[in-house]
Amino acid sequence: MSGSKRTGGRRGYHHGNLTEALVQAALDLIAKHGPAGFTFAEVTRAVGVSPAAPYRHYKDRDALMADIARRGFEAFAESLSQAWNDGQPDALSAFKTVGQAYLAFARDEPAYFTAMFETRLPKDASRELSQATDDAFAVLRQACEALIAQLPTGKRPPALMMALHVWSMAHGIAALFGRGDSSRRNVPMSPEDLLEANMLIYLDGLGLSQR
Amino acid sequence: MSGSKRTGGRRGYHHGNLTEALVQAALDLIAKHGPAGFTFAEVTRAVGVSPAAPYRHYKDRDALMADIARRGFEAFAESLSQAWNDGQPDALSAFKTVGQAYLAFARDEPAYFTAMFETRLPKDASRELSQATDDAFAVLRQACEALIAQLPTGKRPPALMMALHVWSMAHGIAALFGRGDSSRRNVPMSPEDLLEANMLIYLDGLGLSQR
DNA sequence: TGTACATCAGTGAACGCGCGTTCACTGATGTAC
DNA sequence: TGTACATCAGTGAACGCGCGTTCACTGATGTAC
Repeated sequence: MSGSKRTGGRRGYHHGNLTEALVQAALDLIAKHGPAGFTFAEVTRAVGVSPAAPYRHYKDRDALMADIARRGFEAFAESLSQAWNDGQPDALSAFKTVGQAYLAFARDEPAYFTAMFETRLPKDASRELSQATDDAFAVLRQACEALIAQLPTGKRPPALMMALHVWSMAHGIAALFGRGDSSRRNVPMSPEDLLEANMLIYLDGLGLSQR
Repeated sequence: MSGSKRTGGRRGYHHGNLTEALVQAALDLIAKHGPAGFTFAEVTRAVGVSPAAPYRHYKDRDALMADIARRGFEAFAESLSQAWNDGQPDALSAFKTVGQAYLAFARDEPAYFTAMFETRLPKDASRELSQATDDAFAVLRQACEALIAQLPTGKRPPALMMALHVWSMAHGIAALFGRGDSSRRNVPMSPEDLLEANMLIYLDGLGLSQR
């Protein structure tokens, strides 16, 4: 996963990094034609490899799809985690940065976003996929807990509920208005501004006034 | 569209209501296999008609898809509108009912929901489709305006922004936790409770305290 | 009411195509000694 | 350093299949007189 990338041009009989190449080609095709917009055969052609080659790496198309979703959630979790940055410089601004990171991911990686949220994978598709999903959610929950800690004991909402709310708000805006592809809906506000205002009103409602 | 339904069993040479039957069969298949989970040929088989038959009604698969999305948005708008019920008995409770209706639609009509929000249709797919989408959004906006009117003049948020927030919150919860199909994520709260709490906190933040 | 005719909606056979998958194979790479 | 061998990753030809689409057709329905 790290350091094994062979950035070479010419290839001989062996490709050297077929797995990565297949994933990349699939992502390109998803970005162009939507969630279901690629075939196994198309991907091999894009990579310039024989149609039988991918079977050394994936059982079938679904296995490739699940791997893509897993990679997406891992990148997503990593991205949110960096944005949170251990709550530095302070919980509230780190929290906002996490929201922006959510939107940035939807905009910059629409193919991953689609693969993660709009493909039906068997629930138990893979242990790693569930793990990666949980990791991403854990960042949101952690950020919520830090904010909750600023409230007086009697006025604290359940962290799980708040985290689900935050996830829904960010996800709703990202899904409806914040995609970096053709399925984006146009409204006269940036998704970033829309989300920031939404979060501020919500936090206000919780008593986390930032005046 | 209304009254022309021929609820008959046996059919002769002519089907009598092929358009409706094709739409229904496609919805069933979408519910089973996801957004892209049906083929034109499969639909004709489900309906029990020759593979050439649909061409009398739809140019191609995309045209059928767009028609389904249009019907979905029309049903959705209708459903939200009934829930709003002209703000009766009072704006706040009618507003909550609209939220529940949003979730109910996602749960009860996952196939429509998928067709409406997760298929890439050319932006200008059809005039009727855009119209139906706008109609659905108009209900949300109307409900927001009624609530805003209860606030003192100086503290009123822009209705458009509030409507977009409400849409996002309802949509985020519906998309992540509220689908009536296999793509639903499990959490220890009902989508309804989750949305109600979210809306209450948000309205509180706006100063619409309901104590 | 009866007949002739036009229109319409569905037929069924046919087609070319690309897909997923298999198979025995082969070139490249790594390793033991 | 050199050689023999095992393992691995990709080949390319082949297959059966279902799909989308076309076409001349035909049975049913509606209408004029």
